[in-house]
Amino acid sequence: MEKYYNMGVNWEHKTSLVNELTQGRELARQLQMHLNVASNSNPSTTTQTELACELLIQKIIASYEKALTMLNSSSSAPIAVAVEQQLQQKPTFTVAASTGVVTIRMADSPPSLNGSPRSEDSDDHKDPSKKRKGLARWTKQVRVTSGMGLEGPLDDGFSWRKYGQKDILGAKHPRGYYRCTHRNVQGCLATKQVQRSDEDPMILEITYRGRHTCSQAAASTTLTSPPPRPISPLPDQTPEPPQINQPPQSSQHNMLLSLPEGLRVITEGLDTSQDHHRDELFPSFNNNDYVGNFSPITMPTTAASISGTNYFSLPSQQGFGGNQNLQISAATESHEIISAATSATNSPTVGLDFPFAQADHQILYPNFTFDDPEFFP
DNA sequence: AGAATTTGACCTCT
DNA sequence: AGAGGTCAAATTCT
Repeated sequence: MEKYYNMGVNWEHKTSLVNELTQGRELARQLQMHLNVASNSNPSTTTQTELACELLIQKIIASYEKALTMLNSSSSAPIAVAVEQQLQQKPTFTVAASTGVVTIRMADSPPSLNGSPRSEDSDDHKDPSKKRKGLARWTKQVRVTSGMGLEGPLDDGFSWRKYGQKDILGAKHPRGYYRCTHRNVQGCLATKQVQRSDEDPMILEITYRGRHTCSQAAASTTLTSPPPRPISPLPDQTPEPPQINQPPQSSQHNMLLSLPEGLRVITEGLDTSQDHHRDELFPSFNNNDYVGNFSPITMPTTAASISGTNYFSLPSQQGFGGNQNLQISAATESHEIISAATSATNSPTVGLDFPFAQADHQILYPNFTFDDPEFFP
């Protein structure tokens, strides 16, 4: 039994704590869903109060998550491990931003829970660098609208260096591989892949892996982390130039703030039923004017369990160049990724590495935690 | 000159 | 053997 004591905490006691926290979290999620539903029905009329409520809920959930994470991390007890698995499954998010609309799809790839074998594993395996095991991965699809005046490379607030490009089987466009510029100096293992969609050349699929551990990340986190910016004017050949180094503070900060106006994140399909943290992952910010267009999100197969929808919108400034209204919807299924990552199961728990989180975590979800220092300090 | 990108080779996994 | 991912020399850019 002693083995089950952790840091002086009794294993059973811990189990109770975990259960309580989990319950509290779920209740908060339910509340959030209700709120979302309401907002959903009237997106355009989202009030400040609703926003405030949303924010508070996000914080509450984040607190639960943090507490659970702390418990789990500090324990070696079996139960803690189980919970941890749930909580820490690495999620994969797919965000599709399109011309004004950003659709985010989230997927999870938890190795442990479902047994979703290896889609994700495969990634890890492929990664000879081997250190990437466990690295969170999320993908977003960004569609660039011709109208968007974004000229410039996509800037997500971090400095990326391209280290490779590959033609992918079945894909019309090559995939670009980028790693954090500070990798050598600071050992930051964050990487991302950018690939233009076959179906719609205007859509860029960006997959992030790992969190930034570099100073830039720290700065961004502290200040506000920059959300990956989905916009790229670019053409087909090179997926996209994600780089841009900027002083974390200024530009990154702005970026955050500069999320497209009317940025709205709709989470759907993210199951809440159990441990899914999707909610947490997708902060919802709402600001007024967004247009209320939400794109109906298709429910993915996996999303069967999905029940809620969340909206987030960030206040935006104009940093985006435009008038874009980005809508972000998160659904549990992203096929590509999901299939790969989450295919199996049921409980996609989201870990929390979510690009957006970076941007707002500070504002919206202060306590997202998990493994991403970058996003969740 | 130094940094970033390009691109073919190499590695790992299926 | 093929595919995806990374390495690293060569090349280009700033």
